[in-house]
Amino acid sequence: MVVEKDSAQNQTSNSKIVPLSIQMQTINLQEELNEIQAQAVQHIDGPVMVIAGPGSGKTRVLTFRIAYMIEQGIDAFSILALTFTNKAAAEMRNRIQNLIGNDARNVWMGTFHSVFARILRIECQRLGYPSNFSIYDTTDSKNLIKRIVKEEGLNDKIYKPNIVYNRISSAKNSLITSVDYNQDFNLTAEDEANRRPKLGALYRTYTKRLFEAGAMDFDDLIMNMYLLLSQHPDVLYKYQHKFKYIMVDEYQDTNYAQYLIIKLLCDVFQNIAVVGDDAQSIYAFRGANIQNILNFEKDYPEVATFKLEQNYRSTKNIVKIANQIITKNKLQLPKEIWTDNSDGNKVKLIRAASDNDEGRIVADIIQEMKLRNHYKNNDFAILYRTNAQSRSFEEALRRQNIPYKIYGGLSFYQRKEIKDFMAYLRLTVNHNDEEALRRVINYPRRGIGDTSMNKITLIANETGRPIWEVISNPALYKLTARVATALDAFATMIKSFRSLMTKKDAYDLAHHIGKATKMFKELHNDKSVEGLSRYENLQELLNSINEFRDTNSEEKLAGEVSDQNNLGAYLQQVSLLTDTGKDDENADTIKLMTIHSAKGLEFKLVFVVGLEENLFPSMLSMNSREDLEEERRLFYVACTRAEEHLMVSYANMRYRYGNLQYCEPSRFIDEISPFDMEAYGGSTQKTNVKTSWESPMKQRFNFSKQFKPKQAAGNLPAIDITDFKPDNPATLEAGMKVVHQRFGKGNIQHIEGEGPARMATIQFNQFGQKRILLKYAKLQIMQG
DNA sequence: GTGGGATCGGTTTTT
DNA sequence: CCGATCCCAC
Repeated sequence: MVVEKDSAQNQTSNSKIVPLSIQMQTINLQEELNEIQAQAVQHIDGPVMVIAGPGSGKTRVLTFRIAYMIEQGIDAFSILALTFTNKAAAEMRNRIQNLIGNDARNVWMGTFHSVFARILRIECQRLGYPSNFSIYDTTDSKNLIKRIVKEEGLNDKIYKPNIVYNRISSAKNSLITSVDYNQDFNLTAEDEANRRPKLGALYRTYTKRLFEAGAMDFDDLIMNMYLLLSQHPDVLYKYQHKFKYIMVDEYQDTNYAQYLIIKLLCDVFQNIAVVGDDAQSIYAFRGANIQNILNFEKDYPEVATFKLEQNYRSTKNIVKIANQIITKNKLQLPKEIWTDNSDGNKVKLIRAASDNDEGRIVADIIQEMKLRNHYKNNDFAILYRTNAQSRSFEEALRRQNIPYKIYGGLSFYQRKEIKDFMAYLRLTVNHNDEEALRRVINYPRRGIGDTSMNKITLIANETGRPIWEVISNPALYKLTARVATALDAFATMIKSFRSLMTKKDAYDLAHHIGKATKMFKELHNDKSVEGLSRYENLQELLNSINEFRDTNSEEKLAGEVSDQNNLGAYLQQVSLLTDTGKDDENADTIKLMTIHSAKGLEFKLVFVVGLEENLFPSMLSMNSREDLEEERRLFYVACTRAEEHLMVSYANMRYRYGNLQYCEPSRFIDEISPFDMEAYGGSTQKTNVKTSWESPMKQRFNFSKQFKPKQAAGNLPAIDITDFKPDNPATLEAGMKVVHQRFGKGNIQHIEGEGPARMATIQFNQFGQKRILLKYAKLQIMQG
């Protein structure tokens, strides 16, 4: 057993006598931080929890804390700082570097996934994985699931890849391995009840296939890290003693597996500092467990808790609105966010007739604000619930020649040409990477189509050999001469790339691969607009590989290949990136993004758009009170991004799959006191809404009709989902007279279904009979 | 094995 | 509306 040499070994864990680092500058904490922040920074030993409201200087505390620790002589190598996004990690590293210089480089800092991947590369042989394991992204995983479902002859309408993937993912997040899963009576019974009895078997096959391909999916990086630590005491010992100080950002977003790993790692020294805000927990859908932060004090009774409640970001009006929303939630740690900033402007409510109208109004307001307040484009952000909503804003901004940048959506690394090229790189490093292999074996065309691949898969399954084996030895199997030659050429080519790995660095090899596979040529020959942009994207990727090579090559070894700048190193770094990371900080653009990706950012003026029932809150995540509360936290996060102006908007009509649909203003609008809001922009005049109709003869008729936007902020409260618990069926019954926000007075005729799925058939005086899903309904019972 | 036309289905957030 | 998939003709 090799325990890594620990340079801080001579120190006891709380000795701060001998500073190891040269003090570049002395940090004056009193000058830089408020009292509570300074306390949190200086409390280094033992468990610490910092509850940090929005705009309260959370990142500031974290960075100063690390800088302070290093100045106190703690070895940077023994500090582990975990974040959730690459952006947060990069920003923190930057800021610490500014504070203390190059010592910052030695802190282990990164996302959970990237830090664990780095450790797994070193240790994963213990689990039987090769150290050059591939990382499957969501698309790869879903493709694999789709293929397994097909191979097993199951109905792909029942076993939809999304459902299967999510089920497996949440199992992994709860540290349930495929073996555990199949032995767990509750889970299998649940699957039986959902008419998906084969899920356990699918999970087993999926795990097996990943293992054979030498690949891990995102969740495996976490689960395998846990398995590694819990099954190998020597490895656990090594990292427990390596990471004497552990810090976790956005702790409210940790899932069960991450929680346990942290618990294991900090078990010896108990120097664990978590920073977060339960009110900003918005990742339950990927397993985040808000209880982790709510229960932190129970897990670590000696914890020192600091609450950062002063907001330095937003005006009083914005803080007030945010508080109004979040206090509707029952599940939270008690705290009160306040600010010393000025009152600022009232929150504006924008009413639009349609989504296009919404886009137009927002663009108009941006123009106006730029002129009136001398705002720059960088000061604006448009935040929405779903990526699909960006369209109308893009169109409107483009029409007005306002530069904008969209974050998220189809990320750079998701594009077909990039995925194809990356597949070649992955296949070069790991020949067993099945997803990569299937992606490129017939691209560019080399005469190995589906028929041949099906045959090869069959052979592989029958002989029990990996697909790569079959492909690289086609002569051994019954294949036509033509296919055998093509396969042989392909395998030889990939092998030649592999042998070049020690001779060429990442960029040179990638360039060689692009040429040898004829991918460059293929894309270059496509002269269409999309083809051109595909070619440019590939060039962009190569540029970034070039950049990687340059930053990771040691100067004296220029031109040499090392473990730092070869293809394997590049892939390791890049497979966990979801965006180019190359956002031009200098470019003056309006930012468009989902609320989820806006966490941690701030803008002078924020538009929170698309506030319509079933869209925000989303109808797909409204099955319990907890779900509604998470949507509410999402709205809270959105509002607290704003510094000076906050504008919320909704449209009464929205295009969905090409059809114009009616939308109700969101209940969140009703949750803001009307006195704290003022109508703004867009006016309430009639607007033309374009629509179209396709005749049975496939003729399309476009016409526009006039539409007057409906006023929001009705007085009817949305019915709380808690009322629909099966054990509390009262509240609404057939025979009752009710008032509906939109349809007016009516009689409930009958109610069907249970829980949140309850539907009421109501006869309305003006609008006739309607069926209404009660969990969304804004209804009031009429007395008498 | 390839390419074009018809048909069907899906509606969320991310490492 | 958009992408995946199926079917059919070459």
